[in-house]
Amino acid sequence: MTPPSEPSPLSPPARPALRLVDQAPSERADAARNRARLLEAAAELIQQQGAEHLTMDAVAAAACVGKGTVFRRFGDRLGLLFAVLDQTEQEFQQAFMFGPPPLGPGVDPVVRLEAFGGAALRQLHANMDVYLESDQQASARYNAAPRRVRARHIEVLLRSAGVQGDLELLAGALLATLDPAPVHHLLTERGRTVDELEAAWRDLVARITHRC
Amino acid sequence: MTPPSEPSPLSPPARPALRLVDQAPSERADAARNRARLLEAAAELIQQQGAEHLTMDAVAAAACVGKGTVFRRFGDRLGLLFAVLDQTEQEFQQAFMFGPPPLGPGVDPVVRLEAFGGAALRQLHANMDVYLESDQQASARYNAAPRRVRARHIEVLLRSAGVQGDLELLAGALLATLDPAPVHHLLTERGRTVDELEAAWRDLVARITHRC
DNA sequence: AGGCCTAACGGACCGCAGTCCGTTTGGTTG
DNA sequence: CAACCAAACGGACTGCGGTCCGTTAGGCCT
Repeated sequence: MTPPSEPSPLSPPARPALRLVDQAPSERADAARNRARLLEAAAELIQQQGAEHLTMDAVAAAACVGKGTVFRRFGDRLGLLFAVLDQTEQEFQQAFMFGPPPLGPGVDPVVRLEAFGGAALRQLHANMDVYLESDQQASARYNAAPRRVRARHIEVLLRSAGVQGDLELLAGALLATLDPAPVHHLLTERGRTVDELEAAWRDLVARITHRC
Repeated sequence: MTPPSEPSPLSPPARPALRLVDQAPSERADAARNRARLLEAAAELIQQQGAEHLTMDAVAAAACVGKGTVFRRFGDRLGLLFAVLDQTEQEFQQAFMFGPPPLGPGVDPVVRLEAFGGAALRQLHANMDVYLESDQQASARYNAAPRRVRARHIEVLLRSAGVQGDLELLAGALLATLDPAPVHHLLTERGRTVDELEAAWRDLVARITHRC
């Protein structure tokens, strides 16, 4: 189980990510101290041994805190990794929402979109091991035979439709749309229907294949 | 660890997925029998209790086989789930490669692309729990605050660029392109560079935002 | 049929994520 | 300052994924 619904003991500042007005239910002093200790210990251990070798016991020990406390604070391993990433992420959010152009407001949105992708890619590249660790089984998924077959199929169709460009990457973008995770999310938590998704797929195909 | 490189004891028929000419290294009789038993047991258990409650011990016990054998055959839990999915997947592959239109050859590739997405979505919908189980942490990823912020940002930019359509889904398609898993895969296993990915991002942005 | 060699087997074992519950303590109230 | 209580703590405990290595038995060769 990952964090419970919402009235959980988690998250007050556990996943701040945009808490401008802090109407905080306030955190007890020892709790706050331990959160800081744990985040510091986790960051330290990640830098030393890589995110993939981070264990909850090790973080607890390094922070001189009981294991239960780690789980109380962050819910699970994923929550801890997210919390570690959160700091960087917040700076990025500031930059693209309120910072200077081309990332921030003040120029053509298409320019900002382009800049956004570049910045996100570079940030990802710099912390890849932590991001990957919070997105496990990735390589298995991407090397799975069925996925390769589908990707190749789409690529071939794009080519024979006369589409120009980096077809492998375009095929990847289309295929990502059909992944279990996003589809399930949209169906169950965003109230979408399969028909809507199919319509969106056709729209995306049209945009990518239409010669302008 | 998931399955080793290639000359592993896995995969001969473990992930057949398109082994037309079976130059099989051939599998010993007991091995083949156990594979069949295990797949049957796994399917049975999944149907009874859902894929999320499937444990390797339970599969081993139900198949009257040692636990080590399960891991020898399928590498890890993910491998077992893939193997269970493989059967359905193969039928789908046959359909879109060699079957009748609109999925199979014989019509305009754009039509086939459209049909492909629809079919994939429906297949996914039917076996969602197994697919999700082989793609864990999905919901955590999709509910994470940073992702929501990015998605919303992109959506807003698309809107102010005057793009028409289902902006939430278009934003999702763009965002999927920046996920850790595919980016890492492309950088490390497909020999792409960050610059290439950035160029591809710009191309995709252009296709999606250009009014035709 | 007998013997050999290697692939396959099986289950004890290990490490880690996550839970449970008895104990401690910050903070608040009278 | 004392008493009280909810929040926080901590570490023993559980369950499961994955490994290891001594044992078993297919299949081939003579």
